[in-house]
Amino acid sequence: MSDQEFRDFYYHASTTFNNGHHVESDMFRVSSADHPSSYMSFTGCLQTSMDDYGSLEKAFGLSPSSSEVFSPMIKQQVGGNSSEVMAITPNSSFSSSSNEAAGDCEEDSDNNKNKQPKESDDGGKESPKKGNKTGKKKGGRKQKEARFAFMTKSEVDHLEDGYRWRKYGQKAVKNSPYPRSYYRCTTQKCTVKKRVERSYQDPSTVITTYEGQHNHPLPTTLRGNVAALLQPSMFPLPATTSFPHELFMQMAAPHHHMNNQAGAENFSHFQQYHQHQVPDYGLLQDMVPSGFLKHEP
DNA sequence: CGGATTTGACCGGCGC
DNA sequence: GCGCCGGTCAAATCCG
Repeated sequence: MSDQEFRDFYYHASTTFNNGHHVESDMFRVSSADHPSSYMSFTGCLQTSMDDYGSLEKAFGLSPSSSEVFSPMIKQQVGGNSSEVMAITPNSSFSSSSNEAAGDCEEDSDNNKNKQPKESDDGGKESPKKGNKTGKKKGGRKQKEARFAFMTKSEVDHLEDGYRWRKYGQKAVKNSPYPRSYYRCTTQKCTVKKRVERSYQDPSTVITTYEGQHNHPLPTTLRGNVAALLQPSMFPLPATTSFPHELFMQMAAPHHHMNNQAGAENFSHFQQYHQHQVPDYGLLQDMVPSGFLKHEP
């Protein structure tokens, strides 16, 4: 991990939901400055954040008390000339040095899910699960989906974000009393997953990690207001979004070809929009953007 | 009854 | 090779 990062933007948002739940989110984008060609490993940082929040804090120069401050989201190249928001795509080979154990690419996991539960090669063993998930290709290096995490102060673990999710797993987290839940977007052919866990250091904080990009708009059936509040004219992003982290995901989307400035503009747009267009489900307040290219070693 | 959740087993990667 | 660990599967169960 680099010891020097740029946080080129940051914001804080607090939201009070109609049901009384209150959440606060702090997010910032971080990039490495001292390795222009080898980006700070987004994945590695996330991995760090998942494994060791102390390391995360160290990595991002956070004080131990600021665990609510967010983790990195968008890999950014800091080249000699101009900074550029790099898409974190499954095909980008930026994580050569990072831990890829946790990674799984969309087509891999989701197609594997369709592998026949009972196949010929069972060899007489009828253990219903055994040896059947071996469809994993060994040769191909697993590609990581774009990942993006954030921390939110909230009483509820699973925050409503406008999409529909199905829980497919839960695991105990090492060194934490709180489990980690695994969700998958229920929309067909959408491979987006997310993990939700509560920080053991600050139980009031929920860490949500998104992986992949939605290839569909918000489900219109879901709380109509969520989708309704996002209109292309107001929010010129390809897919609509309701939460800041969704915005970030979209900003990181490869097909946008966004540069830093574009990202900033969209972000400003987002802010302006949400300062005036309050979602039905909550009351966004106190979004505090900081200056760009703020250097915080 | 169908969809969502729970939960223990399984898998692959990684470190030793 | 073995054990650990994160992630996923899928049968069982729950629930509206």
